[in-house]
Amino acid sequence: MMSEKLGIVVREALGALGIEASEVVIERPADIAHGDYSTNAALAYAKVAGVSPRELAGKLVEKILETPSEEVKEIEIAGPGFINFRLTDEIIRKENSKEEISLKTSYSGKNILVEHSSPNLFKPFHIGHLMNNIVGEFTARAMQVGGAQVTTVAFPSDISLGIAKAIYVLQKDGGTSQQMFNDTIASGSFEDKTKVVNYLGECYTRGVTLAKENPEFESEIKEIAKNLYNEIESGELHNSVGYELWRKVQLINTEYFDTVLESIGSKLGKVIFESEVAKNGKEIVLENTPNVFTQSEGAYVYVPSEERKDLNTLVFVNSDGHPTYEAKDLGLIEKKFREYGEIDYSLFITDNEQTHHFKVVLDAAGKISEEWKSRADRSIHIPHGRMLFKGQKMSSRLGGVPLALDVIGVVEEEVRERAGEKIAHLSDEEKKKLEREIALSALRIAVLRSKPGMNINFDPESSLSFEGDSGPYLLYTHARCSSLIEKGRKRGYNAKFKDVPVTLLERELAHFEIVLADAVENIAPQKLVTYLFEVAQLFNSFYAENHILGEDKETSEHYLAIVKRLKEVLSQGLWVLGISAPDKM
RNA sequence: GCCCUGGUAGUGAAAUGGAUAUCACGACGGUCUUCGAAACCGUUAUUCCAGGUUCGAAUCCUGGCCUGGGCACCA
Repeated sequence: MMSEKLGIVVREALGALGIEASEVVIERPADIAHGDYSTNAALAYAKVAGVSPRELAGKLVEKILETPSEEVKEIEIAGPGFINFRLTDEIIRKENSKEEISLKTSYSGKNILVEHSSPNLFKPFHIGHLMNNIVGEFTARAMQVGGAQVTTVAFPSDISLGIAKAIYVLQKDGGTSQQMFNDTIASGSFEDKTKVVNYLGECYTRGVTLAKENPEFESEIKEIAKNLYNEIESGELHNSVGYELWRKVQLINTEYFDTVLESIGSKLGKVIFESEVAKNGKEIVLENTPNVFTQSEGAYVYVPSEERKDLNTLVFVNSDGHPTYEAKDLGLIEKKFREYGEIDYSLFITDNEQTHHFKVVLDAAGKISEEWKSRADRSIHIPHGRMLFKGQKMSSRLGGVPLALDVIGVVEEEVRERAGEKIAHLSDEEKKKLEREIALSALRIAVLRSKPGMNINFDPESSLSFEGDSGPYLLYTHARCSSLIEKGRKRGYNAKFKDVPVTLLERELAHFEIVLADAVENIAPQKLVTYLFEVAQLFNSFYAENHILGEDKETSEHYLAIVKRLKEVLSQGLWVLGISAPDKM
């Protein structure tokens, strides 16, 4: 990559002046008008050199110019002592003619596990899951374009005291639920499954309330939990009513979950159920007591060291002898590194309220052994924030915890209102597909334009998500490009860069790879999103002022080459963000 | 109380310690007989407070104030 070459050039120039530079920063200038790349080396090393930054910059430029370069057209000293490089037009055009992107990142050639979108088998897919999926899908795709071998994993919650409470309610409801489940399994329709899962969510809430208000049910609920753990862990099925219900729920919800994911343009490779790692997690804890874990009040806990003020004691195995979430996560780590080959990194995306939990779990894991220390070091938690709603329509339509598909539905309604006659000619099926794509682009961009981990405010009514910095804006620009290329083709124009001075837009477009690499390396979707807005805006201004398809074939073909490049940058960039870009909208 | 986040125009956000702190929404005023007006052009207003480190601070350090989250048998 160009930035690396320049880095070497600058370091050598510093060396020639007797300055040993460990690291030289080559960056994109804040303003592209300053040049294609710049370095602050003169500012950074002025003190060592004992001269003013501008003076050092002058000397550096002199040194650099001693070796002629085919790639650099101009070198300028600017501001307090920045050195700006402007590349030759040929290099820019060459960069913009690239068909394939190949990024060099620290993930290249690595084997990476990305866990995200994990459902709870007794809860419908809600807004938190959607948020998780948006960040998770980006992370997985980023690793993939970054050159990694990626395996995506879901880790559904299917066993816990909370679930035992829900099963308790299911049992109380008796025959109706049994009948409902059987009918659903027989029919296989998504509508039926959705009904069941919504009902399960209700049972979960009811169970939690019931247990809270009626402590006398506690022993019965604990009995269910105990049986479930026993039956699932031992593999010896006693065919209790609870287990039978549980099996059916697992079947129905797993299929429901796959369909929901597919409908939001996502997919997961593997599934590891919580129940699969419970037993193992517990054993790990017991085997490492008392060297890592300690017994306290009938439970097995981890007490972090005094220096770690940010951590505190958590229960890993409770006094009933059941592994908590903490122990199950140990089991999960073990399973991931044992069964998924040579894992270089294991990334997992969750709500940011779990940040503390994972810190403690990883700290504990690191204490078990050398091998575990290495596993903990390669396990990286990526937290995401919450999605908050502002508009009235949202709050009235979506009470309590909003379901993902309901949220998308509300956004689709807004899309329909805005699209109006533009999509009237499409078939109902095409309309539905397009509305979904546009709605998802709005949601995904609304989330990914901010740093992961931040809460985001989403307001489909105030047009915040449809105009300006929005998903539909990028889709619109992409569709505009597609339309131009198609029209150009009909006229017999071929996209081809001509030997004319390159514009700022072309210079920006040439930076796609370096921006993408940066966004991938740092798992920073907002950097990519910001860049896509920049190039789209530059193009839309250009479009308003220039006629792309004019009488002059040479000019039109050159403009079309720019359009083609922009279309590729947009569609590739959007893909990484989990968004598909239609040719028409 | 302790710990972890975050505090940037009226609103939502961006900015490896760097150049005049970007972008959008909103508001106001313009642009469709011409390639897609979900677009474009113009006007508008800001780094929580007090110190410190640095050639240079929204960014790092210290102390306040405020938001959100977490703090042993839930996940």
